[in-house]
Amino acid sequence: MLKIYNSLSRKKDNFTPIEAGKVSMYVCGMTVYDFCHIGHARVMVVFDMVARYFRHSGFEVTYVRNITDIDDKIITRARENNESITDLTERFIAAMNEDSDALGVLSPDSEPKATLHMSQIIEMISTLIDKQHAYVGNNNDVYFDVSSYENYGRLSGKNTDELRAGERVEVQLEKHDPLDFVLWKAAKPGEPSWPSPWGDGRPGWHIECSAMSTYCLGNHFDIHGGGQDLQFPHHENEIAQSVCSTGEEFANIWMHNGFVRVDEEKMSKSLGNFFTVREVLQKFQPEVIRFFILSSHYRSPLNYSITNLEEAKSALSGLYTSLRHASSNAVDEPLKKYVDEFNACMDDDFNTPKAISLLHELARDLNKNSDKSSKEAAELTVTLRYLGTVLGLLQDDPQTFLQAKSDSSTDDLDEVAIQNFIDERVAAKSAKDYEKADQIRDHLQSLGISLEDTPQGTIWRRN
RNA sequence: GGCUGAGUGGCAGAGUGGUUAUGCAGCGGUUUGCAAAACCGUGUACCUCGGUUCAAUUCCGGGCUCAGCCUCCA
Repeated sequence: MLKIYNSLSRKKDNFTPIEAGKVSMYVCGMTVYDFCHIGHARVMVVFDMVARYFRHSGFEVTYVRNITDIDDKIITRARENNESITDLTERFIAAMNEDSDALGVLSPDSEPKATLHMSQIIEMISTLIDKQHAYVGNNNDVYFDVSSYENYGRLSGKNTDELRAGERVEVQLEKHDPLDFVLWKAAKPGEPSWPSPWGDGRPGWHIECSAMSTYCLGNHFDIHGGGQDLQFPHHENEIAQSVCSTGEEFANIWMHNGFVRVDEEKMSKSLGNFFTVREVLQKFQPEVIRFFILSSHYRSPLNYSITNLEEAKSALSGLYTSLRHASSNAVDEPLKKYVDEFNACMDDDFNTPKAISLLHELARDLNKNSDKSSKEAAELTVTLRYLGTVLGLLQDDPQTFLQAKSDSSTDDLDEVAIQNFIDERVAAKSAKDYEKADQIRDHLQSLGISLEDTPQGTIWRRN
């Protein structure tokens, strides 16, 4: 039985889908005004893993991850860059897709953009006004009336009195209550706008997600996810908007992934301590980043550092090393024993670190098989690869992975050049000229290329 | 100040009321022309103080420290 930690209940809940055999999941995606950083990568990879595991478990999954393509930051950035909003957002959507492809993140089933759902957004706001959960301010902004929803604060564990007491945002006179939040912003000169019953304007951020999730998945769906920082106010506001407009329940389970940290501090744009995905890809293979992300639990903080990525690289290389020689011929099914154990790990709130430890055990069992052509070796290989697939790992050819160049590679040799050195060394070895053979090996080693003499011949890898 | 969550061996990171996590690094061995890779062996780890218990790192309470949210943020 799959258990998922539900931010709403603050405990691991048994997962019972609304419709048997199906899962509907909405995740708050990116606001596209800059390159994705490792924190964004974590959201993409974590929920990709969740979707993959659901599919592996036999569910029919509908995974929606939205794109916020209209927002204050986008407007500001476009103005700074002196480019159109569409040019800016298109550029960063393309960049985001490159990053997510590199990280082995499968495309969600749907990636709605806010600007293409204005009619749903306006309709939802109208409903909220009709039901007296929202009001139009003197400035023609539309606000949600927080006092009209009694469960406000349930998700974030806050109560409205405390929120008012701790109010740190400057009070806007148009609001009835400082906690009220904007649903529709009246257009300011030079800003993009859409027509609405309250005049030209654009939607607030929170309503976009309510409208798009409802449009894509219906009023009531299984899982809503996103980064921990969205729990309040974004997700709290989404619940208020959706429940008040539809009169139905919203998401059953709320999943929040932990932050990526740098030096014990949250990685964020505002702190300026972020590393973009493409920046890190200069130095590490994409799968190393994915492995790094999955090697800690999705709710734990994840400390970004070169040392930790290097460790992830070593660990992942170990798994690939075990896959090098064994064949997978004549075996179709992964070994049930390992699959069951793997499922038990993942059923416990997606415990990927524990699942990965099982992968290491499989690799060790595989390495113990001296006969690489044995049926057992083939079974273990198939199982390791299969379980890797569920996590989006170990899909590369082992030699390709182990020989890949990276920023830290110091050689500029191609495969032919390396093979020539190896041939030369093999010849020296057969002539028992070990001094020369060692010289060649040391030379390659100094360039970051390691040789291994195996029964199948000499093979190489980049460190 | 309010509300969350966390403190595990050199590092990373799971987990558990009494028994080996796992990985990286280290050390010893097997193997190898020598290496590498691999395998085997190797660590008196659970912030602190009380409490519950036959037994607590694990449960409860206090304290200390750290992080996050309360403002845009994945």
